[in-house]
Amino acid sequence: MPIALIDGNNFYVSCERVFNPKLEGRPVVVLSNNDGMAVARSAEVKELGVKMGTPWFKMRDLARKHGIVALSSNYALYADMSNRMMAVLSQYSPDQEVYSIDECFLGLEGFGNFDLVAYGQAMRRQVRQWVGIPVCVGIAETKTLAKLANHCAKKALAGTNSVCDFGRLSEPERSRLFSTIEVGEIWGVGRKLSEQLTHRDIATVEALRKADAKTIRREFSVVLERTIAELNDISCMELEEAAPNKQQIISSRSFGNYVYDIESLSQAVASYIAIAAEKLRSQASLAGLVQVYIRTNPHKADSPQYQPSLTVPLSQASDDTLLLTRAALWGLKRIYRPGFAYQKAGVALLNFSDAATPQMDLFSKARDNTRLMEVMDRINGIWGRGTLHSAAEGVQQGWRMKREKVSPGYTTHWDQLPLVT
DNA sequence: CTATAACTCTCAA
DNA sequence: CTAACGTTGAGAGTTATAG
Repeated sequence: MPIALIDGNNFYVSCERVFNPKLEGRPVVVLSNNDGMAVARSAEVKELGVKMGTPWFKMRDLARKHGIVALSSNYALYADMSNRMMAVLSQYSPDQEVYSIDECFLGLEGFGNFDLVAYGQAMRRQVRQWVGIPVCVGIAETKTLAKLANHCAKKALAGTNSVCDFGRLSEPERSRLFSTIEVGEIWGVGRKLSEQLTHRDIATVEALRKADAKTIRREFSVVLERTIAELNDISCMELEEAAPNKQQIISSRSFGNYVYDIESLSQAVASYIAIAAEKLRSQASLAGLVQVYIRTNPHKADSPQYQPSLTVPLSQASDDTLLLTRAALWGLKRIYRPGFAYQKAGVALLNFSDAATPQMDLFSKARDNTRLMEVMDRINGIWGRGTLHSAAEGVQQGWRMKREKVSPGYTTHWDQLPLVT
């Protein structure tokens, strides 16, 4: 069965351009949380040689020289645009896996007699017209190959024009094309693996495709063995249409400025617990463990480093924000040491069980806050996260992250819509 | 010793 | 003027621990 992988071109930048057409044709980057580093670059910025993950302060001079526009990330906007894009694409197949904010797989079972390249072009046109986002389409027999075909479509390899169907390539054509692509481009082959494979003279997609799967399994892993199968048109990865419940929920953030006192850390930890616990309740799970960690800036090698973490077991699994907060703050108090410049804190909820069948604690004296949590979730659902929160989260919140260049909430706030005057 | 828990490493977007 | 470098999740493999 053919599989299509549709991926937005520098998605965050494209979202910003939909609402601010002046950005069209100009070099634009979108920065990570805290305005830290580049997480999306327009073609013009890539042209200037700016790599993914470049810290903003390191490209400042280049930005001034070439008039690069830098924007803080506006996830509310991107999530909204993503939903619209996915809705349009879902019309092209009954089988859709939303793989990430900017890409999805479509199962094309029974489409064998179609002109798939024309079908891909139709998707592109409609997403562009209805949502405003440019996308590329890769089509092949397996997910791994569809990802690779998408890469070829983006780079305009093998004479493709934003849509690439490997089904059209003869075996010699494939062989020739794959010989020109580095192994590192393959889905699942990251920095480490590329390096090791290249050392063993497996430097291209073609070389890995032809490598002996059993040997690779022995010397590397099952995962890479599966990748080889997928490169040879043998599908090992199902289309996962319904996202399974999470097995862990993490919430962490870097601070806008260094934090030294336990009061600020406590407020931050309480806030992160509130975010994580809300997600936990939305999937009807209970957490049995709460992990807290704090961290100094690892990039600042000359200042004292400290990155402790602690996992706190609960006597009874829970989804109660207040109870989880107490556990996390108890842990924080144990790992906190004064005199360090903390840059980041985080929490994780672990060891999940089903909220429908809780394992009760015979001696528990914890009060039941189920109704309170329901009310809190409803209020925050209507009026926005943080409308109703625990006192532990604090009020001043001087530790909050920086977002100095955010675009307006074009799709979520009436009062932020730019008016034509 | 075995089974499992806990932790570490790698990868992805 | 200086300092300024993301977040979330999964899975495999390894090590520690309990019974």
